[in-house]
Amino acid sequence: MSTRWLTDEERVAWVRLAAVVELLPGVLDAQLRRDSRLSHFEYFVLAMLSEAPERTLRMTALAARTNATLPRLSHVVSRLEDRGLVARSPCPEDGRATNARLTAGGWATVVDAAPGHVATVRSQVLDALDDAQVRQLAQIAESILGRIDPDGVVMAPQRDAGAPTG
Amino acid sequence: MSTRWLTDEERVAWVRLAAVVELLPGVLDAQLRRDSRLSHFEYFVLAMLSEAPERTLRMTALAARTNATLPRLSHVVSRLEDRGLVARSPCPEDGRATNARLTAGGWATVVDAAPGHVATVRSQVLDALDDAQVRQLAQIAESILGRIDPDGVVMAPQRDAGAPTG
DNA sequence: CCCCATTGGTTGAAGCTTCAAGCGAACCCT
DNA sequence: AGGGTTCGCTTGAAGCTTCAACCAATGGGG
Repeated sequence: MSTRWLTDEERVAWVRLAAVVELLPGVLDAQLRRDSRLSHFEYFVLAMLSEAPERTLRMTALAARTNATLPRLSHVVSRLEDRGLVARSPCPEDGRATNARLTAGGWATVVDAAPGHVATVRSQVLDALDDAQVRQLAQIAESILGRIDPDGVVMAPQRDAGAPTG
Repeated sequence: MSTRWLTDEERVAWVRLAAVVELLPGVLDAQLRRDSRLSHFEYFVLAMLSEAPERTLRMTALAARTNATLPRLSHVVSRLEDRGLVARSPCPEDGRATNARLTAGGWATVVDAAPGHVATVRSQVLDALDDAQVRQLAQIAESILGRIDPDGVVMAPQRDAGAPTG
């Protein structure tokens, strides 16, 4: 089958999107590490817990929300546990499962980190766009997610109030 | 200073963009690993070399184009060298510098990998958008890059023909 | 019940990235 | 020349992710 190459317009759009995808994680990570001693992934884990009922989630559910493999999450939660930000306990309803719960210290850490993170998202992304572009971006990203995440695994239901996810 | 939180529209746009940024690298990586035994980063290194004059670039220039740190690039090039895809040689003009050159085998590898990669980009991203959205995306991504990459380090000049970068 | 497959999670090793040092070449100033 | 600084790159160790193996608990037939 012969390859259908990209048109000029497609190529420009793709090269730029690829650059954003390549650079943005580093920007977010750097700010959080600098200001809060947290990797972006660690922050995200804490943020997801902060939004969950009881600030508690089963490992599997937390892995789905953070798009992590179970081994990766297990290691990270172990380190967060060592730092006193998260506590593990066996799940009462299912003996196989483990619940991860945000501790008071973990909550304080997220609350402390959130404003700086949101400020970064604002200054590095949203403030670069006008209102129309923000709406366009929402549409475009939704379309792409329809392809790369058809089951909406990462866009899982977010109930309850809590610290902003960023 | 009090935090300016996100409006509903901003939050939707950001959550979706964040999801794309989180998922897209894995999608690209998985296809290349599966079909070409190459990580996305390795592919990108080979692609950048394939587009350079003489298919050769100094390590520093290659690091800039791939947004890699020098240590990271050095390790990766060592492994690509072990696989016979890239060759290192001292730079004649500057005794401190090292040139990385794509070998015949490396060229063949990129040429072989490119169609599948482009097909993935198409099916997972571009085909999800209409023409207007492609143009909007180019604009939006450019605006964001203006913040996160003001000096255009990653968008370095691309001269010469070669295998598509993806 | 008992067997067996599946689910939920942890663990340790291997691989890649990051970080801190280090080294030689080039540049600059006198 | 000659001494100090910067540049370009490599190296080895440490840290995080991935992978394969493993274990315990659950659930579904005979």
